[in-house]
Amino acid sequence: MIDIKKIEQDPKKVEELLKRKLYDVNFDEFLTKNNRRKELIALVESNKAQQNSLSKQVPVYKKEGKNVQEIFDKVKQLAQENKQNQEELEQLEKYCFDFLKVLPNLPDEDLLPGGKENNRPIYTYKTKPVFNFKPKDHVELEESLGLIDYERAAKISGRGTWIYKGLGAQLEWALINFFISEHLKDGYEFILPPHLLNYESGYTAGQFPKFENDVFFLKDVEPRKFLLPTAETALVNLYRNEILKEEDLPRKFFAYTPCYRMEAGSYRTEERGTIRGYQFNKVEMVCYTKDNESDQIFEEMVNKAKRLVEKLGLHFQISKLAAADCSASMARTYDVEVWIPSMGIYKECSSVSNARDYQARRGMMRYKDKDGKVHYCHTLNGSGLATSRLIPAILEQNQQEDGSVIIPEVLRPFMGGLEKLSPIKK
RNA sequence: GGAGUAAUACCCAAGUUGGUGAAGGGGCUUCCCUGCUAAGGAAGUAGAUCGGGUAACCGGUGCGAGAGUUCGAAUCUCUCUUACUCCGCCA
Repeated sequence: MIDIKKIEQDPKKVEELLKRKLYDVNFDEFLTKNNRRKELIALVESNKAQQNSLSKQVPVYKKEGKNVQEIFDKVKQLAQENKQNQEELEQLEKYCFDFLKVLPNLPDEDLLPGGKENNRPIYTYKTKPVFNFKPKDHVELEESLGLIDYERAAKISGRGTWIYKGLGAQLEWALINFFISEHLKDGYEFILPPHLLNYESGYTAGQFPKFENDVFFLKDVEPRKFLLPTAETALVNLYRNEILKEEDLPRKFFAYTPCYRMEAGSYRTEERGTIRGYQFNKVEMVCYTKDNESDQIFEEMVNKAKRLVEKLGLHFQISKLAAADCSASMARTYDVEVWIPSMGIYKECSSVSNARDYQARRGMMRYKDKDGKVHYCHTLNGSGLATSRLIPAILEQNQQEDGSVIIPEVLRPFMGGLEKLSPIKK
């Protein structure tokens, strides 16, 4: 939620910033209604104050033997007079709230405006691998090495899914365990959250109401529940409606969960294999910070994501996203993108974002400073990391002429010391 | 899934509608006494949110959430949520 005061103070500035996110909005009507809303609050409340003070006279009147009916009538009359204003106020509150809750977050001022085309790589690790043989693509390798079974996944579930099997499952699990051990070393707290969340959680994260169609809702369950599209949705709700102490911040968490996504209509032929699916595994970091230290934690999280991919020895880049490519809730986002040789592009395997106070306002996540003043927290999230694009990158970047694949050293302790994946006989 | 009980401030807890912004206790803070691995005494300790004001302050809401009855609700009614107990069912 954008701070309404920012809109009241400088609506043109907010309009301009949102335009950088390619979001067109004009606040004229909103501001008119918002002014009327405030006017009505004053009217309705002063009427209520009169009613209250009259009601307080009742026991006094009774004690003095005066006629109480007089007060009843007056209060009733005041209530009657208040009714119309109250109704108008309710409508305006709904209008203003509905208006505000769909607005995306303001982008940081240093971001380039516009979409993807204005993303800028700011860091590159290693160079594109060169093969002196004809390299296979990730789907071929997964099949020849016997790591993933797409056909049986289609049978038991449907398209857009896969089965990790044997060493494939071990490799997947090794990645997850490697990430977990690194986050533990950095002092992040491990969380295994429920995968089924309530509507408020989706609202606070900023996924709802706009992106209700992107997640799986449970049918016929009341109150509504959905499968989390990322562990961020769970973690960023941990402190919903709470007030933390200043000294408790920053709080740093990570969670492993599968991520469940509709990915409606997004199937393209180049996104084969595990590049995009209805369910993928991800370890996610989320931090809660004071409102003046989120930039510092953002750097920390980007570095953590960066270090993980570096330790895997993969060629990748980090991109600073343009305003409109950051997701709706976020003020800034850096993507860590790993090189997939067969696709000839870099694919996101981590996305680190600073939501500033946007989610904290939606979910009333606050902290009290030493003077007793209450502030909104800042929330940040970042993948650390998603596996479903790392395995293609590892397989393709590390493949050898004989069809085998070298396992990154950091994963070997989690795979019983295995150094290499070899083709299976058909 | 069924039945019952409950939900009050940092914690425990009183409170079936009239001066209750909510008794009491613990804890915490400050002070006093005691010359001591203790104990005693005094005072203070709702917060949050919204509107108005430069501000001290004023007003609305507020006792799990929402709606209702009433001049007035923590207190009555309804719906929901959560916790506990019992029963059933069961990977």
